[in-house]
Amino acid sequence: MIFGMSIGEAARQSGVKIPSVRYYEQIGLLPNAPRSEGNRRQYCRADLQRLMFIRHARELGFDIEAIRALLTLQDEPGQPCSNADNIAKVRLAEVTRRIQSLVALKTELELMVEGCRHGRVAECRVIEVLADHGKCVHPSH
Amino acid sequence: MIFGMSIGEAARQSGVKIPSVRYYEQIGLLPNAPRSEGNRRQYCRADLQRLMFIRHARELGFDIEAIRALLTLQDEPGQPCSNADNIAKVRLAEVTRRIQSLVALKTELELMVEGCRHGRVAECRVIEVLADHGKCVHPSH
DNA sequence: GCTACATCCTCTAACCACTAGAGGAGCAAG
DNA sequence: CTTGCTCCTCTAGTGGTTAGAGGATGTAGC
Repeated sequence: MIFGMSIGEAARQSGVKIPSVRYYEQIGLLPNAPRSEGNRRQYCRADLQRLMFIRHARELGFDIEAIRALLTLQDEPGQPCSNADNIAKVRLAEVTRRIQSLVALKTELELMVEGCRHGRVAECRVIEVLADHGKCVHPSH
Repeated sequence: MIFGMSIGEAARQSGVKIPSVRYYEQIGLLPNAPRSEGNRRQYCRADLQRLMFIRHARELGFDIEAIRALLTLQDEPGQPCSNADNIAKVRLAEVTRRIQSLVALKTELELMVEGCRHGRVAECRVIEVLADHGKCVHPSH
């Protein structure tokens, strides 16, 4: 029942690249994998779960330290989950802020591109706006 | 009329930090500044303009190579501006894609946070969703 | 058993755009 | 002359990988 997966297999199944798996081990996000006779890492299902957890959290933009905290919490299921909740809330706030700022940038970029008359650089709106922040619609950024 | 500004003054007026100004000089985005008797960099108004251009472009998320291209274009006002236009369009496409992906993440995070009943980690929705990608609304990410 | 070839190992360096810090020199006011 | 600010160069670190060198191991076919 307890069968060892190679790092390549674990990487394929989790969608995490091989060097990243080794990196996660190195920084202590994954336990040191037991080795085969020929010194190869061997992974079990629990490791795979952990890897998928990490991958998913990375996709959602959590940084390594946040993931470390979340994994520690996951290892202690009896604890109240307010910490996990807070980590997610902080991340949500970051994402919300980032979206707002990107939407503002998008507006500027659209105006630049639309304003460009495709003539010479001398009268190019793209260059002009970049050179003069005051020409932005919302110079607050 | 041609007066030398110190790097600190140029930094203040442009909003670029001092080490970044030196970094931009090092990588050739800024010309090597002439030095005072005491070996201090001296900046003129044109340098300040260039710094402000760079800062604004960085705020809009252009990477250094894109900015290098835009600055080269700015230095040749007679050229057609299709290159500048293209650089801005590429950036616009990136921003649009990034916003889409962040909005999807935001949805996931909101569902996580809303779904959390503030009990134990064992039944925490945040941890649960992270551990099982299939519980996402759009597991396509 | 031999030969390919894939997979794995460790270690080091690169990526981007800064940022921090050491250790020292210049400058301006009191 | 001292105090305190600004500036200089140089090196190293950040995050989260990614790339590559140089070698060991595993596996499939003959």
